[in-house]
Amino acid sequence: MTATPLPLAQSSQDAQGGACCAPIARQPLSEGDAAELAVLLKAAADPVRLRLLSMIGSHAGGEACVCDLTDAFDLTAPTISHHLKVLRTAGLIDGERRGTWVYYRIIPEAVNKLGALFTPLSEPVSA
Amino acid sequence: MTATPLPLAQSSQDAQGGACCAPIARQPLSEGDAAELAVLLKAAADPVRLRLLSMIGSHAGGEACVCDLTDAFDLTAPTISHHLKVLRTAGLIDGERRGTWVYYRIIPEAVNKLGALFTPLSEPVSA
DNA sequence: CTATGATTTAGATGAACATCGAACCAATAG
DNA sequence: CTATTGGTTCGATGTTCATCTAAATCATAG
Repeated sequence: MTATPLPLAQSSQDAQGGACCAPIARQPLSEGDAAELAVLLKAAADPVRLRLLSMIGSHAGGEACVCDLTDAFDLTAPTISHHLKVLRTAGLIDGERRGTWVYYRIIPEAVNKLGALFTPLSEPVSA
Repeated sequence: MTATPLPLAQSSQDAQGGACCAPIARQPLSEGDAAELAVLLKAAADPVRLRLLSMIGSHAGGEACVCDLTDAFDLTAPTISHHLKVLRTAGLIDGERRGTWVYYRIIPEAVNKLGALFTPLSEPVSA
């Protein structure tokens, strides 16, 4: 970050819950949007976190207890907890303690942002 | 990589050009699929590379010359070249030299894999 | 041959990251 | 209150990464 003094860089038609930006092949991403999306992607770009994400998202009721997640990996509990925190900090999941256990669920809006980003244009700009 | 000797881990219904896996909330990702997708995501999870990707994909004709890309960043040529190589190695873009200049274009199949991964289920599993 | 566009290599540096063990907090069960 | 079990936080460690400078390489055009 060399303190680039760009004046505009409006964050597309973001409404804090919708798709942040146009599909990647529609128009160049602004510097700000790219930074914002990179945070989301960096959180998802790990094999363990990807599996955690899909285990949580595909679990019955849309949520999963940490106790269900830990056993599927050859990692210590602190490491799993760390990965969950990365996902939570990025805004991809949300956690809630209910009694003894902590349950996590996916935040669909965040996943939608990524889905919309990589959605190909239906019309391939001729050729 | 501690040489995990997993025996099965079949790569879903991948056909080397289609969507690798089911959406993230449909079923748990296999260890192999997660690793494969993490490579793709890690390549995309950088502000500079995201912008490169969208600049290439949204450029007229579906391809962009490196000379068009370099000026948009405050980075040296080797650094841009490095980022392009990361994207190319991951299979997200493909480059071709025509005369003096090198042109890059997006590989749609790779982008589609990510799009399909983050596509939400149409039916939100009740609630 | 020379100049331009682009990639590569090598080395260096500072930041970010994945992982672990140990300590710590929260809630339930005796 | 005192275990015990479930999770998180806290350092520490070794690795990966982005970026630069500098130089070398390669391809093409003139």
